[in-house]
Amino acid sequence: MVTIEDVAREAGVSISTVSYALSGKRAISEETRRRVVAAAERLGYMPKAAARALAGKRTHVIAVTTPLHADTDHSAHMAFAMAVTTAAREHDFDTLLLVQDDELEGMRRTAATLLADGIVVLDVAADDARAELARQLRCPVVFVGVPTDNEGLTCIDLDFERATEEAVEALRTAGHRSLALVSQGQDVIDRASNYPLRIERTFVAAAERHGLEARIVRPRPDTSTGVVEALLDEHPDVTGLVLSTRSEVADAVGPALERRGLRVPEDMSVVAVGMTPEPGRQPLPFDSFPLDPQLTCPAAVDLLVGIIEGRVVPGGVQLVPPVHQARGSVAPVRMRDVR
Amino acid sequence: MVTIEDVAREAGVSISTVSYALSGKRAISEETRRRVVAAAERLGYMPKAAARALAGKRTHVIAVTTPLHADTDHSAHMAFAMAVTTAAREHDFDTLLLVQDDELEGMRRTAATLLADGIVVLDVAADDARAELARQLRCPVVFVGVPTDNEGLTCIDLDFERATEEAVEALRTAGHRSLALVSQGQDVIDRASNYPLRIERTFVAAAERHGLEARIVRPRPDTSTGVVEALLDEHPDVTGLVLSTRSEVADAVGPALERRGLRVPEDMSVVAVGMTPEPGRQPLPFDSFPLDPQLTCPAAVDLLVGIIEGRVVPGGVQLVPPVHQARGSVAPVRMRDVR
DNA sequence: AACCATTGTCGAAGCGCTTCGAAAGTGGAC
DNA sequence: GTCCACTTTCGAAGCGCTTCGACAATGGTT
Repeated sequence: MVTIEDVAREAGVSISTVSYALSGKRAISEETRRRVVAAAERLGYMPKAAARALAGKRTHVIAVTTPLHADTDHSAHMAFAMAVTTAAREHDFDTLLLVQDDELEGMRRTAATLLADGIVVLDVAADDARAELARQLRCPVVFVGVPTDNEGLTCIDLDFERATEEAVEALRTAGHRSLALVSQGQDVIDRASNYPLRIERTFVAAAERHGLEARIVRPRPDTSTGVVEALLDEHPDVTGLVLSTRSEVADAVGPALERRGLRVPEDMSVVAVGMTPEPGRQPLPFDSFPLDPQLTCPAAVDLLVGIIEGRVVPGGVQLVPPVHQARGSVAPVRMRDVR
Repeated sequence: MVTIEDVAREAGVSISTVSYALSGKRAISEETRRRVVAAAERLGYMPKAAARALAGKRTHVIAVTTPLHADTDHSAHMAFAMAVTTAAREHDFDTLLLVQDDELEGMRRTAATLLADGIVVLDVAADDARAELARQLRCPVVFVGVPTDNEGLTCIDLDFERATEEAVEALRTAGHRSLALVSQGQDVIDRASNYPLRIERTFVAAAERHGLEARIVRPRPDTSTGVVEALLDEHPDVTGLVLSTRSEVADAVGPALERRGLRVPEDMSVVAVGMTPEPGRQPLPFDSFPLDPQLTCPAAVDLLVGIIEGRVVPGGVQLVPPVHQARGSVAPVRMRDVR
């Protein structure tokens, strides 16, 4: 195991010179620096994480907590965790994974043992217990998502309100007057991330503001296709669909429409809002304002690292503007046979 | 920040006594131990990870590497990573997440900087570059999956051969004579985990051994339902289906059968092999020999921790016997109208 | 009474690195 | 030649913990 001392000897300089040459924290003559770097490479030197952390008071590790409910989709979780991990590497940080019942205790342990320099909180619920904990911990924490009580927290999230408004606006502009939002199941609304509720509220408000008809349906946890069928049965006049739901339900929309001879976009315009694309699956064939991990996670990590390094003042909610992905699923409304 | 020294002072003993009392590595009188524990609790003491690692030469962290191909299902990855993380916690280890292009460099870095005490390798490909790397690293590594060249490696995996044989046997016993395996797409076969190929080979061999007719279909990457339709068109005599495929394709099997009036299990018996259940989604309504992370990951972590602690000798491939989950999708063959 | 083994505790030496203060060297201004 | 400011390098003090060897106290043997 090659240590800094070996490098110092090899380069014919002192230990501290090696440290400064490699970290660049003090001026070292160009020639010496080169000798040190060469020696380090020759020996394959890499500073031991533990020693570096102990002396430097920085572990270069961030923790990620993501509670994995039985009824949430792991695919999205992984996409977020991955995005954070990848972003962290850009800053030369590694990522510790905190999951399940370990969320709270894990955060506490991580902070107390100085295992990590900071924590990224994923899959934030409206009344997330981690919010209160984060306030107590003397450890930088960034939330990807916005808990209801976010006083004193640092949060970053997609601007769901704006995404929803733009979705409604797109449909309205195309002449649609009767819209429906396919939302999440009651269980998710109750417990999980609070954005589905934010979307619902914004949807209703935006529709009302423009004098549009708007209804909301929530699929039951166990059914997927049923909800769309039921909606179309009950309200055959709907010509614009906003989707903010589980991917299974979204997947079922196309077939359900097809089954009753409705084409997209000729007979039905569809826009998805806040849905996370799933790598490895077909992307939804609909216009979308996706909740892409790439939108929030790298920014969250930047923030966290900034706080860790003292460059950034913690606190505040930051909303990322939505990105519109056109897929040709919105078209001007036109008459159609209602059956 | 409370240190061991604070605890020592509070308990009125020396630093080393605190260390021994808390670790139990040397005999400490019951009374002293109690005093130390009380003091530690009173102060909320937790040993700093870095100091512990530096002095103790053990970080209590394991790394998990899982390459995330664009075309693989993240859900399964997350399930495995989670299973490892949870199992690691049982041993008082935390988990570092290594992903993407960082797989190899990450492993190297982790080993060289002693960031982690060991590494769990997930989603193992047949010719996995991490195999060679693992042999070079002076760091305990356990593979969940079996690379073709596994010389000198420690591997653990589901016994796919046996699972496949049992699946075929179940169908054969029920009188089925014409079977089909719905396998993975060519791309997955080529590149990803090698088990789909192992399943295909075993399927053919087992069928041959019993004089059964056997065919294999591989869905194209972009189509899901098509493959089953095509199969049934071409071979209407098939009465037993073995599924070892993407979940989308598996999901499409039921509807496809339904569409041609075939009921499970009356008209078609179905068994899934090596498919990972996805939390949050409906489980497949078929008899199954699942590739459950719970089958392999906890065992892999046990192994790894054993190696780290010197209790276990590394090396060898360990196959976990499959577990049969009955869901009533296998029934005796019977005549049916072929259309 | 002298001896030994056992038990419980302590002191101190590191683990490998960062960082502070100081020393040594250099060159220009006076 | 002296002084100062600057650059470059070094030595040493920790960071908070584990662990080894030593020491003191105890009690049983001879």
